[in-house]
Amino acid sequence: MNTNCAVCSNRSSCFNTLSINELQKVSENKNEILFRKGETIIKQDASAKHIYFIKSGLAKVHVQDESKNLILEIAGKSSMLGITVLNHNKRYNFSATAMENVEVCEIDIDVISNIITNNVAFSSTIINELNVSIDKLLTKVFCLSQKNIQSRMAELLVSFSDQTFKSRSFTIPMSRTDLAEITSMAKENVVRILKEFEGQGYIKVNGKHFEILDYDRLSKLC
Amino acid sequence: MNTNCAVCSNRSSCFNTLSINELQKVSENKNEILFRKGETIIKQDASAKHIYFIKSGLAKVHVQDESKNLILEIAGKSSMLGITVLNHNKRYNFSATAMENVEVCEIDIDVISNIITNNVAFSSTIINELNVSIDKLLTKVFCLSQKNIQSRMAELLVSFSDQTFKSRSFTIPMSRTDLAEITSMAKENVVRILKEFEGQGYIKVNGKHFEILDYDRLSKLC
DNA sequence: TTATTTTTTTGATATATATCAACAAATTTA
DNA sequence: TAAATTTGTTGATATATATCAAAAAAATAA
Repeated sequence: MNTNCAVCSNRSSCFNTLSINELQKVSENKNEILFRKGETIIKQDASAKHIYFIKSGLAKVHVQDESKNLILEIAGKSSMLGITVLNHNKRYNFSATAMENVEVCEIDIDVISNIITNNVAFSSTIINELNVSIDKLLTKVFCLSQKNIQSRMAELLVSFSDQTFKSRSFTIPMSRTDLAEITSMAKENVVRILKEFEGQGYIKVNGKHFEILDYDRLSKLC
Repeated sequence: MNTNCAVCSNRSSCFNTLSINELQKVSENKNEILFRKGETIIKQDASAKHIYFIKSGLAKVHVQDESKNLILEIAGKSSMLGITVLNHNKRYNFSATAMENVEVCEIDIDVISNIITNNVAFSSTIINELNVSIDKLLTKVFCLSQKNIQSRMAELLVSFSDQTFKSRSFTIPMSRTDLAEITSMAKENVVRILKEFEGQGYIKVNGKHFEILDYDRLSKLC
């Protein structure tokens, strides 16, 4: 069950920069785990001991306080979770929860930190990954603070189509409340806006199954 | 006017990890520039040729589109601007504008990239810096999307007191519109909330001069 | 299967926040 | 200095969005 990283076809491209010895070290310090729907992969404020690599399934990445919850991202295959705490935080500054069955590789954070301090090509790819995250966060913070709820919902549907599901037709493993927590709106408004978009002929909705009918006009709303 | 980085007492702690040769290389590929109030230091979407290190003065870091502007951060002494595009973007994904006279070191991005691919201790400090930025962005995105305008304004005043000015009493080099663009609210509401806080005895405001009178109760609003 | 719980949907209403308009104050320009 | 422009302030109003409540539908448990 515990594939050697050296021969793993699923691994992150980051790992292409590792030596045989380093891959061996990672292999020896990783676990493959199946998280079931609803299970917590990473808990905000818990001490950061691992980074996680998603092999299959979708997980929500979210930040919480006592009463509020904001979903930052739906992470899928090939996502690395936890690198944003490297060299900085001792605790995770976000949570990750499985939205369906999710297979992950759990890797010791010390092993990764150690490779970073020795392998300059690897740390360079980590810098790249972090900057991709920052880029997404910049888009997110601008979108959430400056755009109206229609525009935010349109943007979400387009990103589902382009990135998450890579298809104009998809089934989401999440509730209306989840959609509300991604777009930072009331769940009742999720229902109303989806209905509005359906009325305009932009999309077709059937429970959790979505179809993008007019991608261009939907994009224009963003 | 062009101090050698090897002997510069202002330099970022990141540069402590550089060799004599690397410091020499940086020195040869940097400019010291004085930006005057209102001048653009970094323009969003412009091709990324430099990173900037602030030696003195305050600059706003902001993201824009045709009609909206969101200020992410007030960057001061010792801030590095532009490292979030390393290894990833060819263009800046934010703007930076001087709010008062700002002295900066402008360093060739290629020189920095080159050091990153050779000096593992330096890239480790960059990873740390990036993760500090991500941490701030996570706080920002949660605050802007989940908290009301009173809470956002309280948080801003506390951060001015704790981080930006490191004093309970400070004079801000920015307009009410700037405050509105940091907290993502209408400028009229900035005026109203400041007045409300003054009425509650939390702060004292005189034009651009602020005094925090009841830090604890102000903090509780956040 | 029926019963129970959870999620989704709808309409009515409340509320937070933005916008508008007009004026005052401060700053800049002539 | 006065004139012009920008910035700050206030109150009235509009609007976007959230909340509440109740019913319908779907999922889960008995």
